[in-house]
Amino acid sequence: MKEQIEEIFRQALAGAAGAGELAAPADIDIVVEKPKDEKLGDFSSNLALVLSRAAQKNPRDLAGMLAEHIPVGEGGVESVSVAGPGFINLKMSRGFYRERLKQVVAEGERHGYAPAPKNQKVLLEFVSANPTGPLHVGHGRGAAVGDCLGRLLKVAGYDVRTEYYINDVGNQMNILGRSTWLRYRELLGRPSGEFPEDHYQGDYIMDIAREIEKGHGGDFLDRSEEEVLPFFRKTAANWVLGGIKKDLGDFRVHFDNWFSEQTLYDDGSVDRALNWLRERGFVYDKDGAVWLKSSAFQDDKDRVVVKQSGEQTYFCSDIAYHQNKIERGFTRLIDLFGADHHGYVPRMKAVMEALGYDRSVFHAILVQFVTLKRGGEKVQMSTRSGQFITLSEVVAEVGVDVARYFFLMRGSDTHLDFDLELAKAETPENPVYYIQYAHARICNIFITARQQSVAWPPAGEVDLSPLAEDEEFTLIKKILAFPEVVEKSAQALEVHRVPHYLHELVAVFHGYYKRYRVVTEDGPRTLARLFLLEALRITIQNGLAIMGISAPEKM
RNA sequence: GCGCCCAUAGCUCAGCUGGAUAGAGCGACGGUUUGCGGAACCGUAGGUCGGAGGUUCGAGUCCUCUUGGGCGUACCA
Repeated sequence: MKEQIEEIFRQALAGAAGAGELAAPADIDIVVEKPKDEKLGDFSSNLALVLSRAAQKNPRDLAGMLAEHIPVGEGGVESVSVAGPGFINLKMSRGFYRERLKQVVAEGERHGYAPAPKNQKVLLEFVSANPTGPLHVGHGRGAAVGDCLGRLLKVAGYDVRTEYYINDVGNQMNILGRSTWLRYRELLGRPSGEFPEDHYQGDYIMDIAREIEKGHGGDFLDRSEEEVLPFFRKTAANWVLGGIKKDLGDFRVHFDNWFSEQTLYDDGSVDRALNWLRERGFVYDKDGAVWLKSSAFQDDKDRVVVKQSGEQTYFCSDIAYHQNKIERGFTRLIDLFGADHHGYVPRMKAVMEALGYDRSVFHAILVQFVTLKRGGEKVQMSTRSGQFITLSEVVAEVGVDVARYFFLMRGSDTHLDFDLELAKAETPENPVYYIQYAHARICNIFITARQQSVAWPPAGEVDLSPLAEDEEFTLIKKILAFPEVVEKSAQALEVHRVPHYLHELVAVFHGYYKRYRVVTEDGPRTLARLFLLEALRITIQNGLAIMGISAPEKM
């Protein structure tokens, strides 16, 4: 739809230039938007304001001149006006909107999808939590935002793959293994002293130990720690990772790929990346360690990639990992980070440059913390003591739809208060139900229609001319705005725009529903209104699908 | 100290990459249904967009300074 409107303005510009009223302008981006006040028109362009300086003309005069070149009565244009400092406003005919509405229903599940695929292969990495314990609420937000962004980008025409990077290397894994080993010994009555404070305290460690005991009994008791640790590490990691996969699956988050950090060491990728950088002088030795010259690429300072101990840092394998992403053909890398990792962004951008790519290829999305509340009271959490609310607990309490909605409803770079009591409440305070209720309500109207023997869905073409109320056109316009919402939120990588849009959309509907009856004695009008509601229902369903939230027919 | 993020109605937040008179939900107050689900609808009150400059036709949005909060500033991941 937007393209059509832009074309109208482009023609006007060409017309004015052709008539010699204006120097033929250089390639210019035509910006079309909707006026704030519906009375001003349906579409508006600031074309004259933008051109006024170059044309050395007063923007209002310029606007008036351009407006002359817009053919009223053609292409759905009902009237043209100039307003304010020089906006050109278009009012479209009702026939134009009725036709557009038919298209929405014809598109069905594809309403909102980009008309053409974008030529971009995007790798979207998110969650990527260490497999050292269950996912907590903060991970849940990252999972919801990442998953939604993946769905959104696909709808917007990007070729997207989602990926979970498993940090299965490093000291944390050793501590996980050792924690399990110690619990195992406790379990069998052979504790080796106090359980260390810096080890994993959570109950799940004991569960893993119990699992091992069940399978192997006391087989490991009389063997040295060095000997058994690899087994405990691997078993614990697999157990934890299995739990993470299950929790994410239950949360409707499915990754296209699970990428193990270990494989980057196994196949020599890490060494290869390091050598490559060293040959180009971006890696050097100092103080017995190896450094990346990231300061040459706008990072605050150089970063250690190989410690004095000879051990590679996490950052080191991350270089190889991101190189690997590019080598797999991705042209755009999006990583979701917890807000506490924001300091990591400049060095990743530096890595991209050092590797010979444009720094803008890498894009980080920061996801701020979640404060869990219960009836206004903050729920205290502490990772160290193992006292934290897990994602699966939250999902079990409030349900997947609600949890996802709450995680998605705010811009990801603002702190989020997640109140469990509010989330559970089936009240107007709960926006999830507000939207889902609209969908259920529409479905119920369809049932009523069928009960009253209205042929629905209709066999042939529906005459939409009975649609005549202002509210009906407000609703149609809102429905037609959906593709643009998708496009813009994908472009801005801001998922919260989708729930906001749906809330607005559905608010228009609830008002309309209250005021007008759909199924009446007036057959043609009933059909036309049912048709309108079908377009609306499709839009709600598609919007909720982008969020991974169900569109119930009954509640 | 330096860097990043945030600051908009009593509360929680939008504000579409600089546009027209700054919006919504909740809370408060007052209303709405002999018909499709009241998990709904309508109305009222509520603002110097933290503050001060600047950029221009035009700033909540961009720049500088400043105040208050969050986070970071590892040879941890």
